[in-house]
Amino acid sequence: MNIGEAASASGVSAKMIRYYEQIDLIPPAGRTEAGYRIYDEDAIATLRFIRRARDLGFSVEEMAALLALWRDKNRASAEVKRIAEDHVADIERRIRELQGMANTLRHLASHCHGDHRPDCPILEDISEGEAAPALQPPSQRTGFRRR
Amino acid sequence: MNIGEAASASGVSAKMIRYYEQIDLIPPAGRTEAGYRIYDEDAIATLRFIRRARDLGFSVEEMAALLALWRDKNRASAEVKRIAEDHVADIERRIRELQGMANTLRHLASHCHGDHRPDCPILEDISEGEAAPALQPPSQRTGFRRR
DNA sequence: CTTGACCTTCCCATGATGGGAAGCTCTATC
DNA sequence: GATAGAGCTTCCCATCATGGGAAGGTCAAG
Repeated sequence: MNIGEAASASGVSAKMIRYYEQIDLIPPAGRTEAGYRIYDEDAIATLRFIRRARDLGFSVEEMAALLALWRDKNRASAEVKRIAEDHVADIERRIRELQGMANTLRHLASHCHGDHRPDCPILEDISEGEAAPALQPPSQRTGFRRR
Repeated sequence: MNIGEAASASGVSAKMIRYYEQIDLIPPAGRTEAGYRIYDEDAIATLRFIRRARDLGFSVEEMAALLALWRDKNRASAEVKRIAEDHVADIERRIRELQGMANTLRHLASHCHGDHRPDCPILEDISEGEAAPALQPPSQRTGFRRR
């Protein structure tokens, strides 16, 4: 199996397979005489494991730890569980952050009439910040242009 | 006000102030004869607006749009509301993604006894993926090393 | 033998942020 | 006035995971 077949069999792009090899997440693939990478079933299984872990939001570093544990038949399941639970806690923290933002924005948007009139509580609030007094927008132009 | 004072007055780091200037999110600051950037109250107000928007998770591109609307006294509030609501929808989508991950991982972890024994449903599931048959971990070593 | 699909390496870009070096400037103290 | 140290300038590099693309070699089908 060459890298393209390995990519479609595993769901990991060829680009990423080379990258994972480069950062030593996976061992260097064997090569044909012409220099093409070749992959066997073991390698595909590893790539599928990586893809699934990535879909669950694990970082490359966490995937490295999980891979090492996966290969270690004598691992203690406690360590795997700890990694998973740490990751869950991390995800939950990010969810709370996002929920805070969404709640604030929903609240602001609900007070914005959303028509052609110019007054808008959303901008007024953003210019105020958490506790600072209201600020007037500067007269300056920002000069922002898309590049 | 020089850049350090502007940074502490606005909560945006000096590094980021220079960056925002470089990408044309804010106009080039005035300079002293020696080349130091100088900021007036209008500029500080803009930086505070940016910091608040950033805290609400707006991207630089969205901040550019909000800034333009903030400065435009004749803006229609509908446009601001649309940007805010799009952003809320985006945040909600990310929350759902994270919740899916967290649910899967919590489910897996709850079935892992988490002791010194090696069998672990978490790794078994990750190696299976969504619908593929269970895979055996490869005998290969991955060669992963921290760098 | 040609064509087109695929492979290789190498470089660059993303978004938002920080680190740090080399060199200039300002301010307070001696 | 000299000197020290804090603060400013620009420039380059790194992050994390991913993709784009160029230049050039290889393989398989016709």
